Amino acid sequence: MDIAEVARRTGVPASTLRFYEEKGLIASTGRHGLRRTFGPVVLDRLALIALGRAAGFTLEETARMFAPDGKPRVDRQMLATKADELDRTIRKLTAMRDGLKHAAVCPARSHMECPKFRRLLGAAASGVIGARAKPVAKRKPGPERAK
Amino acid sequence: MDIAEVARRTGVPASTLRFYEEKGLIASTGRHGLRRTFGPVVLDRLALIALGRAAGFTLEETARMFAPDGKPRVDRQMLATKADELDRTIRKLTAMRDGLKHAAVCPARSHMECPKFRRLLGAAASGVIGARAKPVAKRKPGPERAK
DNA sequence: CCTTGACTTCAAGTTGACTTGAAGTGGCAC
DNA sequence: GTGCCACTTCAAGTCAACTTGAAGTCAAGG
Repeated sequence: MDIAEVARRTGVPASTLRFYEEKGLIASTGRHGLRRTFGPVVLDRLALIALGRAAGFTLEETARMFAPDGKPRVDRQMLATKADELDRTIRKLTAMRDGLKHAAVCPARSHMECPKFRRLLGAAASGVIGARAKPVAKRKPGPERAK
Repeated sequence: MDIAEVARRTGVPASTLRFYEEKGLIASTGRHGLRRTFGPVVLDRLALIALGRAAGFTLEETARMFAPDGKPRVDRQMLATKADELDRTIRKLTAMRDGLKHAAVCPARSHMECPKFRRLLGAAASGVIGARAKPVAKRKPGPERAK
């Protein structure tokens, strides 16, 4: 597969693929002339990266979490730690979601008068979540998975 | 309250408060000499901003959650939409967490050979691709809430 | 009155994750 | 064989959300 093919199959722009390669997150199998060639393995790898991204890990972290070179030599302790971390995030987001859901149908005249909403506010304010939860996510609705 | 007091009570750095004011997210009640003074209202407002951030709204979006007069005017439809969004994120994170948990104890020679792990990967690949979920979130464990 | 230091402004820097642009190369359909 | 254009590199730009630094102001305590 050349870079365009990978882009087509995954929806990840070629520029991003080059960027990822530069960063060591993916590896091309070789070159055909100047052009990179990729094996099917890269698709798995990109799925893994997508997963890490979705979980809020930086590319750095993701790279460290899933094999340095492509071989799955993963620190199981780290995985467990990350899982716990994720678990806490999930609980926060769940509380958040429930609060939002309630607020969306709350009968109070203004959200500020709703005890539930105020409780949510308190939770948000009390450092519970210094965590962002999904900033940009602007990718044109490309082909996206055609594997 | 001066800016330091607000910072102390909310854990939001003074630089951030100035930044927020510049962006129109908060307003000072006046000045004492050069120094800004804030009313207690700003604390609610900052809680709301924290909420917005936690829910994954951009500052731009969060700013829009306030009516022009400064009264919070939260769009219930938007809340519902965000709640759904959050819900999808939660499901992904849950899959991720379960995958990590499993991977941490998986007996397969490599994670890639583990069917469970591969299933996780599949989930990640389908749709997750364009979604960020928690980029930086580095706030030193300051005083944080002393209201 | 004078020093102190917390405040002020404004510009520039930072970080992560990319994207964009200019300039060059070479595989392949014709 | 040759022209096209998808690919290449590399540097620079972008974006959000702040932070940092330099230089200046001024309320208050001694």
